[in-house]
Amino acid sequence: MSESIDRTGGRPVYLQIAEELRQSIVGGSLKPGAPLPPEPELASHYLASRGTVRHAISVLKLEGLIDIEQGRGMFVRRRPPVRRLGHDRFARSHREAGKAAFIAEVEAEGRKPDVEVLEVAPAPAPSEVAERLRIRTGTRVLVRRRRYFADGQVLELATSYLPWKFVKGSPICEPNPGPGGVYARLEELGHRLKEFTEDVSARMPLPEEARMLQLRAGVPVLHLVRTAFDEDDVPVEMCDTLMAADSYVLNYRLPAD
Amino acid sequence: MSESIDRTGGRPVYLQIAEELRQSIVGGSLKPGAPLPPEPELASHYLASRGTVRHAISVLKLEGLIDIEQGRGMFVRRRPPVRRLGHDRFARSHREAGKAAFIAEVEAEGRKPDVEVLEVAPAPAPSEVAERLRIRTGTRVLVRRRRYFADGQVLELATSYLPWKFVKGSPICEPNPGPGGVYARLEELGHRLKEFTEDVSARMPLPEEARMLQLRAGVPVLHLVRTAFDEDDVPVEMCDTLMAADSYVLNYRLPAD
DNA sequence: CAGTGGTCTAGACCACGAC
DNA sequence: TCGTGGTCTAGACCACTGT
Repeated sequence: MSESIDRTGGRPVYLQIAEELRQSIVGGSLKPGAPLPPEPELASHYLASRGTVRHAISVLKLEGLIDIEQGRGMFVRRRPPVRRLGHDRFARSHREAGKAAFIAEVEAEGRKPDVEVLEVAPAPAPSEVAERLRIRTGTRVLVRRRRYFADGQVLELATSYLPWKFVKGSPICEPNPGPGGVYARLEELGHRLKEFTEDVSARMPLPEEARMLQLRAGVPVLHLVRTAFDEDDVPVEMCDTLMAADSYVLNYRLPAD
Repeated sequence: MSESIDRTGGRPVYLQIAEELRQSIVGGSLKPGAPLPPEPELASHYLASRGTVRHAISVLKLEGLIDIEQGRGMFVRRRPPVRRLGHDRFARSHREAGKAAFIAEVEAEGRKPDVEVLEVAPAPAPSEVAERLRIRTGTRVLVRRRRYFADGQVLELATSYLPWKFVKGSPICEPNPGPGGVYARLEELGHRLKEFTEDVSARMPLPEEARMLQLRAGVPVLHLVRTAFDEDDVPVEMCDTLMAADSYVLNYRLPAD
C-alpha cells in the first residue's frame, strides 16, 4: 500500500506523506471542500503510526491547505471570497456620497456591513505613532479601535490615532463620527486631505490577533499603516490595520515619473 | 517548578507552555539571539513529556518567534533588516542613472547585489498573464525568471512576462538586458512608460517557494503582481514577485481625489 | 454509541554541532 | 563523546459530531 514511501531515511516519512497529500490538493484531484481520509486510514495506508500521520497533516494545516473540524474530519480548504481594495478607495468622491468607505464597499458586494467600536478614548501617543504624526512621544492623541464585519465575519481590525488638538470636542471623538466617517469630519474641521501613504507588510498573527480576526490556521495577516496628510502636508491621522491575508488583495498605482 | 501550569484540562499544557515562553520573548526578558532552555530542561521544569514540550515549541516556531538549529539549540529570532520599497522605485529618474532599480537600491544600502537568471525563453501565456496583458491565452510571451540577492541572501523571486511581438530580437530577450534593465529597453523600443499597477497579497509559501527564497519557518511570502502600462495605456509587461514577508515593507501613495 | 480529531506519555533511535 | 534537536512508535485517554 505504501509503494510511494521510501523508508531508507533519506526523507522523513511525514514529509513524504505531506507531499503526496499536497499534490492531490494543489493538483486538483482533491477539490475544495472534499474530505481527506481519516487519520487511522492514512496510518494503515502508509504503514505509519498515527503520530507520523498527524505530523504530516500539521504541515498541510500550517500551509493553509486544509481545515480540520474536530469530530467531523479534515477537508480541503475553500478559498474565501477576496476583497479587492482599490487605489481610489479614499477618493473624496466616495466620501461625499455620505457613507464611510467601508460601508459603501461592502454593500456594493451585496453583503451586510457592521462596525464594532472597541475603544474611543484619548491616550498618550506611543513612539511609532508620534513619529508618523510628527508630534512628541506621549502627546495626547485620540485612539479609535474598531472591528469591521461583513455578514458576521471579521474583515479588519483597525486602530486610528489622531492628534487631540485637531479633534477635541468634535464628532470624531464620538463612537460614530457621522456620515462619510472620520475623514469627512476632518475636512469639515479645515484639514482638507491631500494624500495618504500606506506601508504594507505581512507576518504570522499572535494568538490574540488570530482570535480577534477569527483566523484559520496557516493564514498570515496583512499589516497596513496608513497616514493621512492635509494640504499643508501635516499628518492628521495614522491608521493601523490588520487583515486576514487570504481575504484581501491591495491594489496600487505607481507613476513612471 | 510548574506552579504556572494548570493541569485541570481547561487549557492544553502545550499552549500554556507556549504562552509562557511567548511572554518572555515578546515581553523582552528573552532578547533576540538569546537561547531558550534545552528541551529536556523545559520538560523537567514543566513536569511534561518531551513530546508536549516539542508541541509548545512548534507553536512558537510557526509564529516566527524562534529559530531552531539542530545540534545547537533554540534561539529567539533576530529580526532581519527590512528593505523598504518606495512608491517612487520605478521612477524614470532612477532608471536613467543607468542601473536597474534593484542594483542601485542594494548598493545604496552598502550591500553586494547579485542577480541569478533562471530562465529567459518564449512560452505560451497562461490565462492570468494573458488577461493582464490583454492578449489571448496561449499567445507567445517572453518569460524572464530570476532571483535577486543581497550579500548572498535571497531577496526576491521574480517572473516577468512580455508580449513577444514587442520584444522579439531586442536585448530584452538576452539574459542581461543592459543598463537600466528591461524598462529602459522597453522605452527605447517606443513604449514610453506611464504607470504601473501593483496587486499585493500574502500567504504561506509552498515548500518549493520556501526553498527558493531560503525562508525560515513561520515567514509568509508577499506576492506582488505588477503590470506596466505605456503612454497608450497598453500593458507591456507583467511581473510576478515573491518576497520574504519579514524582510519587506512596501510603501505607496494614494491621492485624496 | 461509534468515529472523528486533540492531548499526553514513555521510550527508542538518528543527525548534527561543539568540545 | 556528549548534548542538542529530529523522527517514529505504541498506546492511553479526552472532546466533539454524528446516528
